[in-house]
Formats: sequence, C-alpha cells, structure tokens
Amino acid sequence: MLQKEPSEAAVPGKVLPPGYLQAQLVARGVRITRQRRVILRVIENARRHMDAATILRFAQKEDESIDRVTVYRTLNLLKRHGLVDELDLLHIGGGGHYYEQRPLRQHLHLGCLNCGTVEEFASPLFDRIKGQIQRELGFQVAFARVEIGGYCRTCQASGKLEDRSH
Amino acid sequence: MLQKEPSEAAVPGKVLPPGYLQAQLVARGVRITRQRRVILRVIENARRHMDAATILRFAQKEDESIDRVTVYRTLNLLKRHGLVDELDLLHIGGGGHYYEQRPLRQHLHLGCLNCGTVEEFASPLFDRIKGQIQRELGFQVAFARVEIGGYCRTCQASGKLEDRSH
DNA sequence: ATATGTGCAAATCTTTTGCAAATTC
DNA sequence: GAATTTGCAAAAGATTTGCACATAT
Repeated sequence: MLQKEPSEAAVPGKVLPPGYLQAQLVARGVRITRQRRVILRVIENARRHMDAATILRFAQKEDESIDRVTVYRTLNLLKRHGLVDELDLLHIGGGGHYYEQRPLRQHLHLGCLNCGTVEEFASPLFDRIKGQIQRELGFQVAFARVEIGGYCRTCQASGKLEDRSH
Repeated sequence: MLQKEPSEAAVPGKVLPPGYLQAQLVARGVRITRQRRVILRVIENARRHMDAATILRFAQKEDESIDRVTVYRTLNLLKRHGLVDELDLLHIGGGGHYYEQRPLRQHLHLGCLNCGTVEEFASPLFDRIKGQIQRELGFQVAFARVEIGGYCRTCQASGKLEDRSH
C-alpha cells in the first residue's frame, strides 16, 4: 500500500497551551508515567497527523524502550477522556488511523486525492448544522469527524491530476 | 421537552433505482459476473450499514461459494468508481469499515454512543460549506464523510446513558 | 484465444489481550 | 503493600496478495 505522510496542515488557531494534555489527565486523577509524558509531548508537538506507528517512532527517539502497545494504550486513554480525535483521513495514506489533539474549535479535514495533503478548515456553518441536529432530531452532539476528499488548489493548477483513490 | 418533528430529511430516502449499481458498472465497461451481481444486490438492498463480513454473509445466502476475498475486491471496484462510500461509524460497532451506496444527496451520520444506532441527516447548510471550501480554498470537493458521535433522543429520554466510547 | 475474475491459502497490517515483572502511590 | 502500568509474546481482526483454475468475451 502506498505510504504517504499526511500533510503539515494549517492547524486553525491552535490555542491549547503546551502541557495541556498532561494537565487534563492530572486533573482527572490519571497517573502520569515516564512513557506517557513522552507520548503526550509527541502528540502535542505534532506538525502533521500521525498514525500510531509514527507516534511510536517519535516517542522512541526520546525513549528507546517504549513499546508499541503502550502507545495504543495511551491513545485509548486519551480517546476515553475525549482529548484526542481519531481520523482515518479517507485512507489516502494507509489503512490505519490518525490522531490529533482535540481542538477547541471543530474543523473539517480536506484530503487531496492526488497529493495526499490534508488541509483543515473551520466554518461557523458547521456549528449551525450541529445546532440544527440538536433542535430537529434531539440528538446531542458530543464530537464530530468530517473528512472531505477532493483536489487541492495546487494539484488543480498543476494539471497533473492522477486520482490515487482508484 | 423536545418536540418530535424530524423536518426535511431525517433519513434521506433512497432515490436511486434498483439495479443502479450494476447499470453504472456496465456503462463503464465493467464485466458483471454471477458473484458481482449478487454482491451488488446485497449492497443495494441494505437496510442498514454493513461491514464486509455482513455483506459476505448475505451474499452467501444466495450463493454459498462466494468468497470473502471477492467481496473485498468488489467493494474496491465500487469504491474506485465512486459508487459506494466507506465509513467507520466512529467504531461504535467494531474496528472495520461499513459501506453504503453513494447517495444522490450527501448526508451526515449520527452515531449514538449509547445504543449504537446510526441516524442520517441531510442539511442544505452542508452544501453551503462545500461551496465555501471551493470558493475560499480553491479545493474541489469530490465526496465527503461526516460522522458525528453523541446521544440520540431515545437514549437521552431513557436516562440510561452508559457511554460506550469510554 | 485472451482477458479477466474467482477461490483458496497464506501473508500483511493494525490493534488488542494475557501475564509476569516493574513502577508508582 | 496494593494498585496500576509496562514490555513482551501471542492472539485477533481486517484486508490484501500469489497463484492455479474457471469463466466470459
């Protein structure tokens, strides 16, 4: 399967302070171990969306002994506490999942089917949709995942559109 | 108390005619085999979102000999032609993927974290977001996947909210 | 005849589980 | 000292691949 690094996306207004993940866990009475500290830092400092294997690779740069399993367990911990979101970015870059620290402001992910770059986009309209869902269906929204496939401006301009989803 | 009045398109009705998938493939010069015919019919007649294993189970009711691999290959074929969409429905119901015939009208998936039910919802606002993306980023939208986690009206009313995402 | 599709077995990839040893409170 | 967390090995689950045989044009 083709392996492609998901882009460095313009992360819309990352407002969360450094150490936020750890602070949140501490506030919830979760024990912070040596390996968790490393993994949290890797996630917070991510310049792009990372899958578990990538997070492991970065974590092992700081602590060789960290195991793949510990990464998965920490990701599950963070998911349970709603501190990270799991994406699959339309599988443009592989079969697994990608993780990002849950942002203050919900955003959409735009994956280019040609070059694999992932942009992010926030729209007030999406908040209105959530309100509409709540009002019309009585469905209480907890979180959302929006992944849009298409072609980025650059690839359209280049004219070299080779659809990799086929 | 919330009023029960799902306006507009709570569940966007299936508008595509029976045999649409097969017709589309034929129109594109794809050969229709015995097993493909069965698998296409299973997908078209789906009453809920199915994963590959479920599609296989239904297909084998009609033709015992159909193999798991053929289901995957047919799904890939349909994906390549943009005739089905792949979802994971927030993994409320398992680790794999779910498939649905690509609808005429884009809709959002609302998965209840409590009972696992998936509702669908279409909103003209979402079309406006797509326009916005196109205009503001020059990103040409091909398809979208929207999965929203939360709590359905029924579960909220029942009071028995046991969060399965934790 | 030639292209393509199929089933089977095995491989691959991702994620989870069992358990003894290590770590933390 | 009790409870939690870790690493290792192994299992489990989902999907893909190699290949000989079958099927369709």
